Amino acid sequence: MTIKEVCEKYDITPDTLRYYERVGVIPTVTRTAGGIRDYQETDIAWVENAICFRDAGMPVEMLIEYVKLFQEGDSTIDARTNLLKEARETILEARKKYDIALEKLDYKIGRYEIAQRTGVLTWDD
Amino acid sequence: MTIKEVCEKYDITPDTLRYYERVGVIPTVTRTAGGIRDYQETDIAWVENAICFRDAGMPVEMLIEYVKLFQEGDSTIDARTNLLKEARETILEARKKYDIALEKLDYKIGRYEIAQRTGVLTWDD
DNA sequence: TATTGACTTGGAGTTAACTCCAAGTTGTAT
DNA sequence: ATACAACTTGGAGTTAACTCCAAGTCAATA
Repeated sequence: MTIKEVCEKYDITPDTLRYYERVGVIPTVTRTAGGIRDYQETDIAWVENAICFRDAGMPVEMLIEYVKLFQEGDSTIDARTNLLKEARETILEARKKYDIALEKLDYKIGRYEIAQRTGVLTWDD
Repeated sequence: MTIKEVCEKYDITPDTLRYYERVGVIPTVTRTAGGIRDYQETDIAWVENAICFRDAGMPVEMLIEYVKLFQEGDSTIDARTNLLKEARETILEARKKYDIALEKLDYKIGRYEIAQRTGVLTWDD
């Protein structure tokens, strides 16, 4: 799969994909004889994971660390598990904040809808 | 309430609070005769909202827009309601991504825990 | 009332995560 | 075989959201 195809599949730019590879968010991608990126199943799985975790606000630094540990082999399984568990906690906490914001938004939207019907506003934020 | 007290209450720096005020994420804060910030109930409500929505990934630009509309008065109620509804959709979508990442993480953590017990790894990402 | 620490402003600097660019290479369609 | 679009790399530039700084002001205390 060419870089363009992967970009279309995941709605991402080639620059971002190359950047991810350059800094180590994903391991080095398979190349053709001429040196052009030719994404294999495994490469694509790494891309998909990277995008998924970035979308959940996981910092690039953390993804780089995971790839680094992965490449060091089986001796880093504990470290990798810990890293994933830490990421899990961080994402859970962030999601809690999203829930709180949603509650606040729903409350405000509700107030505005009452104001629109009655023509009376009764608050100051 | 002094800037320091507000900072402690919300675990945020004075620089961030002053920045929010400067760019319009919150309206101008009440001052003492000497020009020092003295946060009132309303000021604090704005701060709390700003932090809450920023924590949910809402861009500063959007908060500025809301404050601007608010200050323009009752004629912007529709616009404000629309802005809040748009924010709601954005946050809902972002939260969906967090859920997907959590699923992926749980799956990976589960695999690692099996590997730790059996000593066998059977995948490549 | 003098010192000391916290506050003020406007503006410059930093950080994370891209995003763009120039100069050169590859590969496909005439 | 030649054009020409798409690819390559290393490095520079951009953007959002802070974060820091300098020079000056305010206020509580000895």
